[in-house]
Amino acid sequence: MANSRLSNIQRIQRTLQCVPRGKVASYGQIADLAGLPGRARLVGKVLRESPADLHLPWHRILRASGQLAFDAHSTQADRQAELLAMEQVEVIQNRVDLKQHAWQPSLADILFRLEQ
DNA sequence: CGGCTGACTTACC
DNA sequence: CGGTAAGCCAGCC
Repeated sequence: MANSRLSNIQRIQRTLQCVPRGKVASYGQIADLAGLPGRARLVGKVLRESPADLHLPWHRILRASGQLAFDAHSTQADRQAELLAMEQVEVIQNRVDLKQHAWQPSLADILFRLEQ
């Protein structure tokens, strides 16, 4: 495979960069797409520890239910809602409507983007 | 090597 | 829909 030598952390970072503006994905979905099924928690760790200059779209990552991963009204949740609002994604009651904004990439889309 | 921790998830009630 | 419990697995003692 073309990306076989990437570390798990790099795979996750690259997958995160594939999430387009105005769309959201869950931690588990990112893990799956990165070829690391079952490692949703690792995605959270990567988002928490990655340097800011990688410009990862952390605000587009939510729990599988559509809930933000932070407590409602926390500084982080407010910031996340603000960033999402700028992309026309509305957060209501600390949650995003997945039916409306879930990122559903085609396999071809993912393969293409990961080759970049 | 064993124990604990999480920006998680699913199943169940 | 909310609340709990158990499963999950890499990373860090």
